[in-house]
Amino acid sequence: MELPKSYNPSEVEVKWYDHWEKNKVFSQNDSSNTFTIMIPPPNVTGILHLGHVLNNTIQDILIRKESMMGKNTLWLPGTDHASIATETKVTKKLLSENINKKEIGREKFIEHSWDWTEKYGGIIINQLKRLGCSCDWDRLNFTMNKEYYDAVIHAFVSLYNDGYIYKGERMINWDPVGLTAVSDEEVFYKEKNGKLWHIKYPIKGSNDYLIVATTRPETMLGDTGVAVNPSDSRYNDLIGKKIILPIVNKEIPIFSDEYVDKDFGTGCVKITPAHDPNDFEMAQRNNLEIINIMNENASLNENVPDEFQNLDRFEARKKIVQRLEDLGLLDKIEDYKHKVGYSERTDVIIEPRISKQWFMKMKELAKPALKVVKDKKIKFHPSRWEKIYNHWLNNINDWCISRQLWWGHQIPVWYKNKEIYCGVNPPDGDGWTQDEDVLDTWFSSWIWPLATLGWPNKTKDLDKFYPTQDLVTGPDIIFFWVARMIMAGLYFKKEIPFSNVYFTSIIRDEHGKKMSKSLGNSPDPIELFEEYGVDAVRVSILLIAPQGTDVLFSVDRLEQGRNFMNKLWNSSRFLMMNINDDINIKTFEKIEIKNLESIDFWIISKMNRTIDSVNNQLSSYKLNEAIKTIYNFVWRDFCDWYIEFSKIRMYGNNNEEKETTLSVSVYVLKNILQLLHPYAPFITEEIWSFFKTKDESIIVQTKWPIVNQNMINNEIEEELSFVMNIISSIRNIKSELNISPKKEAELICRGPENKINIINNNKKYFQSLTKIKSILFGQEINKPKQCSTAVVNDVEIFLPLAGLIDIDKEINRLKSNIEDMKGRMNSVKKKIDNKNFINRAPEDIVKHEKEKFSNYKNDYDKLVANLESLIS
RNA sequence: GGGCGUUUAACUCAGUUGGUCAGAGUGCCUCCCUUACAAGGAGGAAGUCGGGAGUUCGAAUCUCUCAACGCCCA
Repeated sequence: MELPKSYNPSEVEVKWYDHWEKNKVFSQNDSSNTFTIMIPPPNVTGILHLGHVLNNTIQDILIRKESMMGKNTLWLPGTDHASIATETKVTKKLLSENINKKEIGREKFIEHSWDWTEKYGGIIINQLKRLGCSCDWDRLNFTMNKEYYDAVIHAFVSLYNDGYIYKGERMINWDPVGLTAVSDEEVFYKEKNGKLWHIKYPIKGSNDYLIVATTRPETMLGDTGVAVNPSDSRYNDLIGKKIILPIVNKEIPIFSDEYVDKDFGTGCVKITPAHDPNDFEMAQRNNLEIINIMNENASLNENVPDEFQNLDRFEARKKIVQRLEDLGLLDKIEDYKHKVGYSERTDVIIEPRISKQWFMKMKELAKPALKVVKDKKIKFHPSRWEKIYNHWLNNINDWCISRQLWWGHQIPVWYKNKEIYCGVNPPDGDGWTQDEDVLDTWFSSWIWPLATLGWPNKTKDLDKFYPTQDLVTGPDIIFFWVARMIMAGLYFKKEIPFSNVYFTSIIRDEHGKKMSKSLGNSPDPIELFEEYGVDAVRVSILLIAPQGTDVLFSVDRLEQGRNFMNKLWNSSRFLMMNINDDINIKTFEKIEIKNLESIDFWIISKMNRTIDSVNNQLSSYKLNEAIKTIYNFVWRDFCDWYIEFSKIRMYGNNNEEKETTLSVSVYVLKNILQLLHPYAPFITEEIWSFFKTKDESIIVQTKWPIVNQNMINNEIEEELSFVMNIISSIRNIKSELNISPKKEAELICRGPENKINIINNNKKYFQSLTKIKSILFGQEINKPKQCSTAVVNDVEIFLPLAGLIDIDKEINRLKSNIEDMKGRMNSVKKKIDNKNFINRAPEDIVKHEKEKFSNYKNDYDKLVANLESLIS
């Protein structure tokens, strides 16, 4: 059997995913010892982006690892109906067919939305499969499924009955394009270069005027007062007087309110209660009239003078400014930088608006949610997100949950004259009409861990899988989703929904900009899969995903992962090439210890150390550290050193030696494949299939490697590290003196007995890795003339290179080595010459530093002596 | 305005409870197509750890302060 010359990702990926799916290896039925993750449901009609790739790869790693560690894992997949996003798309599509949403009516529109969902709904699911996700697809859920819909309605009704939900007229964030209310969390703020208009407001019965500063002059048409701070002596005598509101020519009061900032602008503030949240509150405190001057689409309505009616808010602004200027009431215009709220969905400027909406009281729900995080029942990784979570929950406001949309869960409230009814089913009798609004999408996804398991029914699934274990999500939805799921879990089930929350990095482009379709800086993951292979993309993205900060992604950075996969493939291929019919690969238990050499013990020691580190890193959610640990072990220890060392035995004539080293190699490789499998499921499954014994299962169903502490051997690691240092020195000499690596040289080593013994034990390895034709060593051996020198851990290395070496180059080389050693020596010397250090530092540290000094000194003296003998 | 972060090599980042003249990947320089791998191998150069002060025998690491940048909230 032989591995193909190069790895063909797409073929292998399809083959194995098919195999896994057909054999239902991701399905979960066992009831005990479960480990569950609920997928953050992507938008049902969305497509995969790099954020999904990172997020879902992390979940897949956790699930595959736990599964190999013996847990009965469940990764439950699903999608989200994305109310406003889907509705916007469907409306646009209908419009392009000259169909008007309002004309066809609610029912027909929802039919169209379902068509749309069915048409595009499968795409992202297939993309997740392509990524290798080990979800239990039989449990695929959707927030608009019948059972899920009912659960959402049930949640509303019980909260309503418990008094948490109310309808109220409040200032809300209005999206004038989406024509719906949105929650505070759906507004994002952009810094804009705007203007600050200073307007003169004439005082009644006087020739004087007050100057008010505003960023939104058009709202003056809805002004119903002017406020000053009560302690502002400049305006004390004006309180209680009236302003003649320009253009509108109506009288409005001057009043005082603590809220007014004396230092902002002139210290006078115009009050537009219907179009600013702060003004609204001041109006309520001071009994001001509230005049709504805008239509739903943010054009001016019938409450303004005729000439401004039906003008868009920005058109109106221009016209107002012009009029004020004509009237001589414009004092000045300043440039002004301020933050403006935009709708997350439609990217238009949010218009604060008074509106009747449904709200949920949050303060009580927040309390237990704060407690479970404080008590570490739910842990955040990285933990600093706790602070942000606490801050938000401590200052939480009521949640506006109604949306003026059709695609979603219609509010289960019916009206008949002045009667109101809320219930899971419609009320009896005629004449009832249901509330038109639907619920915020997050009101459906906040019960995701419950409803996907059958809640509110008492199901077996709920018993088995709730609470779940881990949640993996982006920090951008910590308030939208994570905090609310915790509140929902505690409220409805009296139990936390999960124990650990892993917050992923946010993926940005190489310049640190957020990825977005409009910027065109968001590569299509599927194209990347095709070019680099899925495993390479998964591995690369985890190699570059730091803990807790953003990832700067660029396509070049996928090369590291691809090269690593290539290295893994080729080293496996190399081993397989050397396994022929005469070779009997033994399992580790059957390998005879007496046949093992130092390098075998060394690689086995390193391997166990690696497994140990990876275990620790994975259990503390340091997934990027774990992959780096594996990467270094595979490339540096296994490929660069062990395989190179093993070639002597592999190419030799002794079949038993060959068998031993190949058995060790295969043993190590198989452990590597298992450690790597959660990160790179496809290639590891493929290579495993070449190396597995008849009794072994496919890799996804194997058990995670167990650390053998007895095989971790510091002594052998130090010994081999010494051998490697000598090899590196010889290579360095040849390279720096421009001597071809192929040139065979003699090696002479002089040093203390223990070191000489190590050299003796490993002498054949020097020859193969450095092209040495002979080797001499001893404690009292003479230094030859005309040779290059190095000192490695108390041992002098001589390479007699008569006629080959350039004396000047060698002198320079030695001098730079001496300088280097001198630097080390001096830095230690400073410490041990310091009486305070000797007296106050712990004994073992002092001892250690003194030893270091004597070692450096020793090597330094030898280097100097060798330099002198070269010069003389 | 409030909160949370970040600042270490040209770039992207590690650096555990303070204790090996500071590490990795990429890039750069030199050499090598040596039969696993040029998506590779060998060697090398490169950093006043953002500035300043303090604690300590000892600070990239702890404290204070200043600065720059980023994110979140109002």
